[in-house]
Amino acid sequence: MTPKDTVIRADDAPDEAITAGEIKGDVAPQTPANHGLATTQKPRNAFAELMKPKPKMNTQSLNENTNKGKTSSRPSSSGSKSFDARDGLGIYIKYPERNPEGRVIEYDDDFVVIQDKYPKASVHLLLLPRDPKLTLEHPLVTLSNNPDFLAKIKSRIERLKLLAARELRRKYGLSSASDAPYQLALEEMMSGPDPPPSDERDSLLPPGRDWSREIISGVHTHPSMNHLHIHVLSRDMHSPWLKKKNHYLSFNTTFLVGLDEFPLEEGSPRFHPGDWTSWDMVCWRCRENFRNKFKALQEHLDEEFEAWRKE
Amino acid sequence: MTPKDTVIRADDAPDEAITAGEIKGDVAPQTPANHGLATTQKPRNAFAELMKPKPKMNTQSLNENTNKGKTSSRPSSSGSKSFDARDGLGIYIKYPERNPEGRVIEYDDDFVVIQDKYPKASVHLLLLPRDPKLTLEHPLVTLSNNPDFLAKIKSRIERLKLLAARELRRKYGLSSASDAPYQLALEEMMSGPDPPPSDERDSLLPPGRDWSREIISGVHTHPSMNHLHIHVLSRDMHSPWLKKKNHYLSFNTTFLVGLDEFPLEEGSPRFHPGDWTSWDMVCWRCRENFRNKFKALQEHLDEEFEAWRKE
DNA sequence: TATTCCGATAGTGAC
DNA sequence: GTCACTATCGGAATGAG
Repeated sequence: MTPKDTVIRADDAPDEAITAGEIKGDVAPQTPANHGLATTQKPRNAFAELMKPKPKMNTQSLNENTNKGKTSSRPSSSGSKSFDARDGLGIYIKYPERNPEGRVIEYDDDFVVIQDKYPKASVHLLLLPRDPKLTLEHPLVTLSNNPDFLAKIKSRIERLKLLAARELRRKYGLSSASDAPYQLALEEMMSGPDPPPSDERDSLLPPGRDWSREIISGVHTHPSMNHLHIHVLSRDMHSPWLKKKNHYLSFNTTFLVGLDEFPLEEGSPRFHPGDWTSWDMVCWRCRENFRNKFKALQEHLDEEFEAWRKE
Repeated sequence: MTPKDTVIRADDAPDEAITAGEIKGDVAPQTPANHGLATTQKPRNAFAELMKPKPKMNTQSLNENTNKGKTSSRPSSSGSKSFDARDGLGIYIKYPERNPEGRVIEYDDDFVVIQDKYPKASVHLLLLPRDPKLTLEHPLVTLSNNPDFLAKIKSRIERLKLLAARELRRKYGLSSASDAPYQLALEEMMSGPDPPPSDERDSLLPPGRDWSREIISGVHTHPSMNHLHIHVLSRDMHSPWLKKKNHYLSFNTTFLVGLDEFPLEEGSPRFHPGDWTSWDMVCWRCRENFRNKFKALQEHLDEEFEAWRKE
C-alpha cells in the first residue's frame, strides 16, 4: 500500500457497523466485496457494500453503532497534559488506522472521513484534513485564504456528497415515491441473469430521486471541536442526537457556512453571526417558525421526516 | 355564642391536626382543655393545648396536616364562573366554621387565622380580614390609608406573634440553650404538687429565650393571592415548602413590608420594589450572599436552622 | 409574588 | 458551537362533574 492510497473501512457484515475492537492490524481489512468509487484517489468505502438493495428490510446500519466501542474512546491527545474534550477529533486524524470507535469511513495521507459520533441527521459525516498546519486553524479563515486547500476540500466533499446520497438511497429509497423508477429497475437488474458490479449499476439505471440534493455541507462559524472539520449531512435533521436548540440552529442558519460559499470575502459579515443561539428555529422544509419551542419543532421534524422520505 | 366571640379550633389529639371532615356542626368543637389568651376579644386558640411541654418528643403537629382534607379544597368563589387559583383564600373567609382543610386556627366576625397551606418557615400563619370591602383591596394601600383598620390589624398581629412565639417554644424550647431557665423551671413547676393552668404559668416562670423576637410579620408588595392576608412567621425559613428563590426573597427583602412600617407615606418607593425576583439571596442570619444559588442557600439554611434553634 | 408541570436556559465539568 | 448533569428560569394551567 502506498501512502497516497485511500484505506477503506469495510464491512463484512453489512448490517452491523465495525467496531474498533474488530480491527487487529494497522489498517482495516479489505474484502472483495468493496467496490470503490471512481475518483482520482480511487478511495473505496464501506457504504458501497451497505448500498446493496435489501427489499423488505429498512436497515439503519450507519446509526447502529452509536454506543459501541465506548470503552475504546480515549482521546489521549499525547503531549498535552490536561484532557480537553474539544480535542476529541484529534484521535481520528492521528490514528485513523486504529479506526477509533469504529467510526472511520476512509482515510489517506490528507484526509480522514468519519461518521459523526453524535449525528444530527440521518446521515452525518465529517471530513477531517490531516495537515497539522491546517487542522487547528479557523475554518472560515483557512477556507477563505488558502485556494489550493479549498480546491482539495471541494473536490473531496463532492465525492462525499455522493457517498452520503447513496446512503440516503439505501435507507429510504424503497419508501420514496420519486425513487421508484430507480428501485424498480434495480430490482429487475439484480434478479436478472447477470447483475453488474455495484459501481456500474447506477449508470445503467434510470436516475430516480436526486438524493444528492438532500445533502448539505459546510463548516460552523465557531466550531466547538478544535480540529478543522467539514460537515456533510442530510438535511432532514432526524436524529436522536438532535436534542437542543443550538444543534438545530447550527445547521439551519447562517451559522453554517456552506462549502460553495467559500472563499468568503475579507470582512464578510459571515465571520460574525452575532447572538445566533437566540435566533428562532424555522423548519427547514416548510419554513414554519417555532421560535424557541424546541420540543414542538422536534415533533414537527418527525412528521416532516416521514413526508420527506416518502417524496 | 355571640357573633363577636372568637371561635377556636381545638385539638383533642394535640399531635395531630384536625381535618375538616372531623367537624360535624357549624363550629369547631371546644374542649375544657382550651385555655384562651387574655385579649379584649378573648380568643382562645388551638396552640394552647399544643403548648403543653412534651419532654423527649419533638413533635411538629403544626406541619403535619399539609395534605389532609385535600378533597374538601374547593375555591368555589361563587359568582365568578371560571376557576381562579388566586381566590384560594376566599373559602376560609367565607366559611371558617367549616374549617377548610383543618387549617383554621381561630376566627370571629372580623378575622380568620389559618396556617399557611405552604408554610415557608417553622411557623407560618395568615391573618385574613373578613370585611368584603377590604379583602380585595391592595394591602399596601389599605394599610396605609385606613388608620382604624391598621390599628385593628396591629393589635391582632401582636397577639398572633405571641401565639407563634409560643409555638416556637413548644417546638424548639427543649433544644434551646437560652431557653433552659424557662424549661427547667417549667419542668419543676409541672412535676410539683399543684401545677397552675397553662395561661398562668408564664408569669410565674423566668423569661427564658424571647421567642417573639424570632417572629416577623408583614404583607407582600404584590401578593399572588387575591384576598388580603398578613403573614406571621418565624424567621428561620426552614420548611420543605421553601422551594424557590422568590419564596425566600419574598420574606427577606423589602418586598415584605413589615407591619410596623405602616402606614407608608404616599408615594413611598416601597410601593414599587422593581425587579425584586432578580435580587441576590442573602442569609437572614449571617448575611452571606448566595446570589442566585438557591440550592446552596437551602443547604446553608439547614445548618443555620440547627444553630438557630439551639441558641 | 398561590402550586405544579413542563420545558427552555445557563454553568460546570469531563480522561 | 462537543456531551451530560444539575440547577435555574420561564410560561401555562390550575377544580369538578
